[in-house]
Amino acid sequence: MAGMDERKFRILQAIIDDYILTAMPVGSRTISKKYDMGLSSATIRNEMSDLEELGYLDQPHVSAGRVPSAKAYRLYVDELLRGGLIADDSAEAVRSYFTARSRQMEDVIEQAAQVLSSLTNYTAVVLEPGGAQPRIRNLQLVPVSDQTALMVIVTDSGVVRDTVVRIPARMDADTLYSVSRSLTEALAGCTLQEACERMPALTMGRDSEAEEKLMASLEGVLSDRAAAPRPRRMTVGGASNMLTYPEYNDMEKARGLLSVIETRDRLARIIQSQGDVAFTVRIGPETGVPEMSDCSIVTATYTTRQGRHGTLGVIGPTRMQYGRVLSILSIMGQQLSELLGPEEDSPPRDESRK
Amino acid sequence: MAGMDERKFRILQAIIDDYILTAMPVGSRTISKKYDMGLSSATIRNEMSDLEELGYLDQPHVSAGRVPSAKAYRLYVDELLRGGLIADDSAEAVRSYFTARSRQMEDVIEQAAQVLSSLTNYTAVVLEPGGAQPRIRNLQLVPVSDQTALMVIVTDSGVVRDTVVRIPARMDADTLYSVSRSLTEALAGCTLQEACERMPALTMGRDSEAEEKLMASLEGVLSDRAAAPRPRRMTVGGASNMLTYPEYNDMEKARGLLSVIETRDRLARIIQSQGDVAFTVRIGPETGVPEMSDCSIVTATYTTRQGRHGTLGVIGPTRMQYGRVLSILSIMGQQLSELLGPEEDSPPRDESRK
DNA sequence: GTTAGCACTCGATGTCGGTGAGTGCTAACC
DNA sequence: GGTTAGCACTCACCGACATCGAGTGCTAAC
Repeated sequence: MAGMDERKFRILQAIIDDYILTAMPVGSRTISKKYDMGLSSATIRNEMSDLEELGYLDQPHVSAGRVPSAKAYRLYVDELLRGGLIADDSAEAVRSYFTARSRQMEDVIEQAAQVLSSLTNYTAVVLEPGGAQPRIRNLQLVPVSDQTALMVIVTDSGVVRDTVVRIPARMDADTLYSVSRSLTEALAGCTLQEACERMPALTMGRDSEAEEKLMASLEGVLSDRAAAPRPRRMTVGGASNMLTYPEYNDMEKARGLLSVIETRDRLARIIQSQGDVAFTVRIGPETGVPEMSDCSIVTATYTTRQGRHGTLGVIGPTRMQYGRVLSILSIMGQQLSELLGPEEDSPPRDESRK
Repeated sequence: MAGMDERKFRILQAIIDDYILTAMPVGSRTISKKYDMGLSSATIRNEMSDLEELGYLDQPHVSAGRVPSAKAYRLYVDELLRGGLIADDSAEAVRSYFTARSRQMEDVIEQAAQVLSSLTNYTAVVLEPGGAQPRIRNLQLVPVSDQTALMVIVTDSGVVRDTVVRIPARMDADTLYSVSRSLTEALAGCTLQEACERMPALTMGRDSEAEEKLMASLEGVLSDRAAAPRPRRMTVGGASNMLTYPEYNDMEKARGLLSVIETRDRLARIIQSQGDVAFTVRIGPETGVPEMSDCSIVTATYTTRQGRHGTLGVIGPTRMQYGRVLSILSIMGQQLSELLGPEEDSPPRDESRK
């Protein structure tokens, strides 16, 4: 921050504010008039020249105004975060829009992305919490046909997983139930991996050949499941909002960006916040995605009852309304945590199919 | 079709073919040279003038070539459909790209949309078959905590539905199992509505108060479920492809279109093919969606083992490569039907969570 | 250190003639 | 009578050129 004094910083802030609003290069006259700093345009000019030398401003061409650089936004945002979030009138708006219709994870996520995008006018992404290794609480076999059964696994985080397994013919419901009971007893508290490891031992003790065959097929299914964890659900809202902003007037750029947003697994990896921080702000090149070199990504974390962390985020142009976005994200994060959080008297599942 | 002779039609076809390729107004000279009809440009000119009068051609301005109208595409497509689909070399391409990684409905749908969009370069939508009223085959209560249990319903189409229900305290697994068995016996073959209606009668006969309470809460859950059927899954691929086409150089138009595509329930209603026809082609205004007035929508139907109909479709500019799209859709429809069709030795579920 | 004044730069906008693709019409041709 | 060559006409597109104005950097005075 060498060479940066209080006044320069205030001028820089004014420039950024104006640019965020108008998307037009900002001139010295604009600053001295619209944001009354008690300085003439000439003085501002000198300061701007310094700021450019310091790398905070870019000049598209000599007779245009100046445009903040990524470095400038970085400074701006760091200051914003340091100073704590400004209380914003959007708190009420969020609360009134985001009324839980349902506590089903899928619905909540969907609605959150919707509200977030329409509140910010940017693109919103909401990512379901990634599970820690779930532990088995109950395992049950439900007959489906005479050749197949459904294996339902209830885990400690309330998530249910189910798979169809083949069963030896002529195995009736009661037998399936008794197998289920003994498996539940043996495997309760295990992770899927542990369960796989214990299966061989459990298989040994069976008295009928049919049961042994069943156990073998269960083991196969369990190890499949352990190897391929369910991908996290994710919803995107307001992708078309990006086309509103002049920075995406160029079709090629717009297409590139949208195509990244469309590629769900890629997007999930991008949006997933790393670490335990409350907020992440990645500006332009910091996103690490070439197609997003003039986007910023702001993410926040929410937490479910089981301590699992989900992510919600906003993708917008680098000249994003960071203040507003941060406060909306913070409020929505709270709301999500509350909704999915420790309300013991609500059903302890966070996911289901309708 | 009045005033339309064989030659006029051939010329119209040539114009449409050229316009589909180039997106540029087509002149009389182009037709007489590139598509050798053995006619001079002057003759073509006279015919084009007639075609314009008949409403098949539009002229952006006097010194530009002609552009096909929606009416022209309609004629063109009707002829295409009447003549049967031209065998296309894309059959092999489809088969090689679209290799089933999985038989899970969700995966299949996802992959189909992906392949369809990258094969056509348009936007692809694949809609899961809408269920007929599913009939209960098995109902099971799986303990989750001491206050809650999971109600798993297996239906005849193999779809599983599950919900958490509250249970009276101190009801052990065995009791839940016996309740499950008797419910399964009583309700097997019922639709959800029928099940709801029968519940009161079944509740009466219970001997303990706890069981009565349980039955009451089950009834509540069942009627919720019956009232709100699960929405059909749908996946969209290649939405950003639309930005490739010059007709969407106008940002406002592009945004409007993308925003329709983003609104999932609206899109689902649009894409859902009505009737039992194999193909639907809606051209421009025929879509009934203002934002899609210069799009065409082509859909095809596929059929699962249970005779349920799903839809797959393509959204592109009105100057779409109808021939190619129709043949790709037809092949993909077959593939989907095969994949989800009558293979009795595969697991009889068509959906699951990973 | 601040500011008024001024020359200078350069993108944006507007005007204008030239170019060429395309049309419509007429008259000649078969 | 249908087909075609020929020709005048239209009009979007393009490059050249002038103009305008927002904005800068520099200098000199306060």
